[in-house]
Amino acid sequence: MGRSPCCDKRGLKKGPWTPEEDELLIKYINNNGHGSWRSLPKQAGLLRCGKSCRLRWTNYLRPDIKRGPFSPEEEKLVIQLHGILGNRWAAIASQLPGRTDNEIKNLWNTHLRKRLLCMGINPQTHEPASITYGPTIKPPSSPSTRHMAQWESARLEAEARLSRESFLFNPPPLQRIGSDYFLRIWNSEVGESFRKFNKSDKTACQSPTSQASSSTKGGSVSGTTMEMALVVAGSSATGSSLNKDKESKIKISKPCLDNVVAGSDSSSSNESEDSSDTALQLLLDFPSNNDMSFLGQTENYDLYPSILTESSLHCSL
DNA sequence: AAACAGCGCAACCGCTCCACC
DNA sequence: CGGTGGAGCGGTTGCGCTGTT
Repeated sequence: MGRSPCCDKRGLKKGPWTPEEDELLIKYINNNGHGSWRSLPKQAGLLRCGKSCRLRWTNYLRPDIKRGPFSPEEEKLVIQLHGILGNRWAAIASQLPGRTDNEIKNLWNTHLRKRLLCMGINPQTHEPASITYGPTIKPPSSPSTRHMAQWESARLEAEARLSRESFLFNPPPLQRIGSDYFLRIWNSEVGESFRKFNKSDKTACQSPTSQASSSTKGGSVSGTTMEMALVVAGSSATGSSLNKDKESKIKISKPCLDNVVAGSDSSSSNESEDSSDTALQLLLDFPSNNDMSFLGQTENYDLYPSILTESSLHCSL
């Protein structure tokens, strides 16, 4: 657009960082903190734009970065979180202390995505690739990929939400829950009403991505848009400064949630409002960093139980 | 040994969000 | 309340390294 670049790029260096530049940046941040990224390069004596400095620091130079290969547990967690959060790399990264969004993004694009594909799982939907798409859900190769991605994102969030609500209100029996748990909910009456509502009132209930840009002012539970803040506690557990002042937010349009909670009975809107508010309050109690039990990965919910086993490794590229 | 292909990773780019005025 | 600018995020690219032919 007409927007000027983040900085005056004339005379600024691009490309790989030299050890000397790294040293300058580390020294400056250790002494002064990063403060304003925009003014940092000048003050630190670097011929870089602030954006580049921020990226270099957060992705490479930060002292709390854990380098080296991902452990199987980390990979598994990334896959599970991706199934819930989609391509929200920063949100996923916040659950893996010491890992950066860039690192996770690279891991996904170079390893995990291929592995899932190889196993016949659609990496976008986390559903079996052979699934037949209904009239409203087109295969990823559709021309309207971008739009569908938003839909998928909304659907995944709905699945996560429905799942958590279900767990909260109706704790599952101890027996193992099938890996198609979300899919079954999505195909159930509740999911159906959610889809119907989306179809009939796309302006009132857009995908979180598009909704976010138009109605973030409300913010509170009683507003038209609710923000479910996943209070990322990754830093608090480790002492990291990465997320101390940051929250990853998933924005959910209230009509959507109401509809999901109330089912297709729109006449009980008042009731649904109450119940949705209750649900929201419960949803707001998002688990802290190391408590990923909401995924049930160990007992109840193991999305890809065999994904990291020996037998599946031969599939990895 | 050279050419080529594939992979992994660091960095850039463009967009959105959000705070501030 | 709208405009502006800084920060952050996700998608994409470019390049070096490694394996294969």
